[in-house]
Amino acid sequence: MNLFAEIRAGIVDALTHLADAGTLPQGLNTAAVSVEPPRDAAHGDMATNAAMVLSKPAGLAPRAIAEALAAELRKDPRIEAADVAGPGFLNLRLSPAVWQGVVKAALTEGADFGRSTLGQGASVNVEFVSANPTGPMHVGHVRGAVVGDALSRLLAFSGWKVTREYYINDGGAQVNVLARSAYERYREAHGLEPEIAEGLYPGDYLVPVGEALKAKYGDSLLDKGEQFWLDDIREFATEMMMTEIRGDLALLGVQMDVYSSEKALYGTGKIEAAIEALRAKGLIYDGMLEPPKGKTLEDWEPRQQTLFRSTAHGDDVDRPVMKSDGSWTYFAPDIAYHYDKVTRGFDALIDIFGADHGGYVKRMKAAVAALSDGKVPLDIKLIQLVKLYKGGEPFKMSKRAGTFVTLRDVVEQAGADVTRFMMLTRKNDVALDFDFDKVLEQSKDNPVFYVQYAHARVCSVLRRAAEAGMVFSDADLAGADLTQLSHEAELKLARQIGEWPRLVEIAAKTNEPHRIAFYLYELASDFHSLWNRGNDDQSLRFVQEGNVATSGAKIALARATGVVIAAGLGILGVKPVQEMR
RNA sequence: GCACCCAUAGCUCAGCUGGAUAGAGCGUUGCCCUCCGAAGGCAAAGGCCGCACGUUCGAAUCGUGCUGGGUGCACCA
Repeated sequence: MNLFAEIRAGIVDALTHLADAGTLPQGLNTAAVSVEPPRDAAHGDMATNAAMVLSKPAGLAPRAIAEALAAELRKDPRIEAADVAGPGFLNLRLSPAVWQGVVKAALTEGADFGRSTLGQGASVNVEFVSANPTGPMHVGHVRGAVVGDALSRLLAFSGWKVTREYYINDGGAQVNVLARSAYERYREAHGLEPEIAEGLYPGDYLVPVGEALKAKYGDSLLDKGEQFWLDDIREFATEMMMTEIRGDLALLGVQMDVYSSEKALYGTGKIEAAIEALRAKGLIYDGMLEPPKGKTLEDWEPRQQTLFRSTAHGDDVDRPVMKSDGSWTYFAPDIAYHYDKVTRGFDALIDIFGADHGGYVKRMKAAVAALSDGKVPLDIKLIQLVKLYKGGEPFKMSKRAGTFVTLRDVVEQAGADVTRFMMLTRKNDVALDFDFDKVLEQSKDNPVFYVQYAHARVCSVLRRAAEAGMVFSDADLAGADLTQLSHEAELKLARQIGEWPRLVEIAAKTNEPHRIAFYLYELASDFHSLWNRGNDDQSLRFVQEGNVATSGAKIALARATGVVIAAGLGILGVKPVQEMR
């Protein structure tokens, strides 16, 4: 249930009544009417702009509409007060019974509270991580993995049918480099000095690959030319790297539904088919590109290439799909891959890319727009860098030595839950600082701790009640006499709970899971605030010794908070804790 | 030179896809708590929302043009 949507429906009804009564003209378009929490809580619980947006089409002064609407709305038992303010705002104060109903709804719906049908069962494909299969995942991949996974959970919670997908870049030159690097480690496994030439991957994560190659091939590949082993070793090493990557993802709690291979597109005619599909639309031609201006290219020479007319769909220049030697550019299999996603019938596509792929967005969107005739929207989220710190100091890593901070390092030091939450405390297109010491700090300025602490306190309330001889199930609490929740501080928390379904919808509409993390911090803050007031005012404590009825109502509020925190953390992929340790 | 992203309190950042007097945490200042439901609490100060036009009843939010920072810019993936 989304309270805001329900009240909005009531307002639209009231407007219809006014039109029937002749106060308003018939057939007004109410699409622009919104119901939102006012910025200042003193104005009431909800505010609507109905009078202002309808003023012009109705040909009436906003305040006149607002007055009439207010009178109509006061007949609604849910609405305790309706006041016109400012240029024509209509401020609504809802009856406590409404907020008490929110608490009850949270308890009866449990983990499903806030679940919406926004997606209407449409299918969406979320492609994320897609790290090159040339080594273990490092910090740079963590944020994309977490955002992609949380977004997937958010959309699933909002009524979408979600497929999580990983695109394996196993078709390009970098996997040949991987093969050559692995070959040196294979020689090393035989006691030979590895020759890690410039441009090869120096990381010692390939040592086990060399060992495994020795176990499989013995010494049969030693002193053989590349043509004898390149394909086999590439296959073998890529497979091992993907196994490693899957393990890394599992550490973070990320589970993919589909792994798609770039290599598998070659030789199947899929790339050709995708390009032909574009050609049929007149979007493929042979031509030459202008050199980029303002950037001096020493070795620029005009080349005849096969180009995709991406400018027809909003790109700045047309893009090559084929090199001058007749082989495909990276873009070509990528087009084929997205074509594949479109033909698999997804209603929407989402790509999570690193920020360094910013220049790639327009051409990819152009390709999908062209291939789907504009029917399948593609949203691309660029994930900005994570800067590592330790105790306030930048955390250095040496690329030269081939040592870098891996995903495994991060998860082992900070834990998967903390890592996930922290990665969602910024919107995706802003850089994020991650301090290994700070994220483990137990204080208010650590949002993970603060939210978990609130959940633990809720659990503690239930434990204490049990010690006092009061054992409540969620059903008991939902059936409690919630009219006892009448104190302003309690209703404030209930209001925040009531915002949860709306917040979920906004986050899902904008594909922004970080909003969940911010909401949880606010909810935790309101809960802690109420808890603290119990220090001064005994009547605000959740457990009222010897008074089962009152305790039941107050504990219902606490438990409802816990339900929402657990649901929110669930979307972030974080496990709520029962107690702090 | 072009494209994309960012610019909000001293610092780190939210800000509901156009709403009212722009919020939070940290820091600062003052008060409270010192076997308590306090790994703290309450409150205050602190803002030309980078700049300038424009659209609108109404702009931090949308548009245009600037300024400053980041990223990417022909056969690299």
